[in-house]
Amino acid sequence: MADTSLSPVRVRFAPSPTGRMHLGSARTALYNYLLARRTGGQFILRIEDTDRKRFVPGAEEELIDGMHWLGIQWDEGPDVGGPYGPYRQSERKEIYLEYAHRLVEMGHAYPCFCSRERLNRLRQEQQRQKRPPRYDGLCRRLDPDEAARRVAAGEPHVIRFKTPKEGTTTVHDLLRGEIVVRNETLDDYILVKSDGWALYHLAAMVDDHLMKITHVIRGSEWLPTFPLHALIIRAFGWEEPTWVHLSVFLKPSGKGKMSKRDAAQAIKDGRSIFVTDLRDLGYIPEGVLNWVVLMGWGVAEDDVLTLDEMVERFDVRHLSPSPAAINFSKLDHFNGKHIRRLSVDELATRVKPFFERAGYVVDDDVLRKITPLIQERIVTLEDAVDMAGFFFRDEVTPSPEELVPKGLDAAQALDIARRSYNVLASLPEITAEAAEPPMRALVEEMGLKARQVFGVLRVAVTGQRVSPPLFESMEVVGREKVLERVRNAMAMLEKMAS
RNA sequence: GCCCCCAUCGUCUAGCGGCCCAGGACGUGGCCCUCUCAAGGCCAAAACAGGGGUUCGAAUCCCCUUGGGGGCACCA
Repeated sequence: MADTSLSPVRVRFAPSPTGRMHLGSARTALYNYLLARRTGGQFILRIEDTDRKRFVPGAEEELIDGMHWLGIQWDEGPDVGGPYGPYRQSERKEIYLEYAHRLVEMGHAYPCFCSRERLNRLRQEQQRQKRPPRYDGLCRRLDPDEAARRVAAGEPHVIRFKTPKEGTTTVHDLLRGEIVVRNETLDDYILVKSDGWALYHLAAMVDDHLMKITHVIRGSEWLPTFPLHALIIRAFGWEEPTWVHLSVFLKPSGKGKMSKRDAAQAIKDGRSIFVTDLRDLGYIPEGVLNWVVLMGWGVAEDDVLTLDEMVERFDVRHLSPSPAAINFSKLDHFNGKHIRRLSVDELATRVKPFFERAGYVVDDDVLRKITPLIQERIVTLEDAVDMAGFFFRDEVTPSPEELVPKGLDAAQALDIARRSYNVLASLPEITAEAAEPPMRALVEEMGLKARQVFGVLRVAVTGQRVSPPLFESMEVVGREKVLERVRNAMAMLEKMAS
């Protein structure tokens, strides 16, 4: 196969604003974006909102927020415009109608006057007989002139595609090769509803043609109607785009695709499949992108990638057609990797809102100092709050039990605290460099383990058993507060020891 | 029920007829480093669903079985 990957493509991401933006959408958008960038083509955002009944307020905003946050930029779209607009299907109703009529004139479509009641009855009967539910073609057999008269008279109707009844239709998917279906298995799908709005099957094909889309990368839920789409395009005599049908995401267990309930369960577990949730949870776009891009695309080695590196290495032909189970622990891994790749300043500015959201007043100077301390020990930005929130508190409240290291008693802990206090108080300034050597000497002198002595201090100064490195932490906290906190700990230990 | 798609370690995947008694990553276990927690380094266990073909040779091509997934709306 010739390497067509470098000729510029025009691709689109065409979500319908009917719900929240989830991983599947993010990945579809990303793959489209990568192909566009890879080939120097254009990436178009098109909103498919022809079904006003399913309109969800705020869905489009969330989608755009999510895309912006991920850093997936589009060249043409409802907000930025472009030469092939409008990019919102609700603004293109007349266009679809015109093309639908053209299909009717060409004999590839016909008006259907059947009521929903009749259709429901038909379907029920077919299901009862365990036959595939399909339109029986009653109106297809109508005389075209009579049908036109009834339409002109204002009789309610839909427009159906006149699917060939014999032979087969062969379509080609880049990842799956040829797909051949018998035409008898296809239905006379509705193209335009009785309210005059086009359905996806017509609207998307018309838009893709008008917007000069060369490659359609979409979810595999479109596979069953893929032949229909090709038939529609062929009926118009248009050139078909290259089709790429992606796999679906399965729930973490690998058993079945993500359902609403699974999505809710993930949120309970502190995870989510929704991109704005991931953002609020403290995941960073680099991590999410890296995670998502690898679910359905394999890189042999060096799989920690930036968006630019993805563009460099992306090849549509190597996408995987098989379903992929969502694996959240891998998200943690990539997020941590990318957090560690951030510059200290960058990480500081990203982590700041999380401290503020937790109610802390953030001193930028302190923030700048603690960032390198937490960088390699947080998986999400939110983790920083638990790990380093104490830096922004005036007081720290260790639990008495935690003040006593395993294997020692309160009296011994008190002894450690007192002697540590003397060492630290003797220093004019508590820096990591100045404090560590004498403290190590104390450990030696007392014949204890470093972990025991430092453990008491850690809990006293940070209020936590787990913290950033002790001496660096004390340096940031500052001499006065360190001494004060050790004194407090001593008081607590005195009570316990007596 | 009918139609369509998919099938390599638990998971995501590399592999596109010989380089593979199958490579990487996550996770898991062990070791090292170590003031906690991490990070990092090293090591280990772990897969070609089954059966037929084609071929000198198959994880790679074909068929069947099994398993999984998707779809069957005046939703997208």
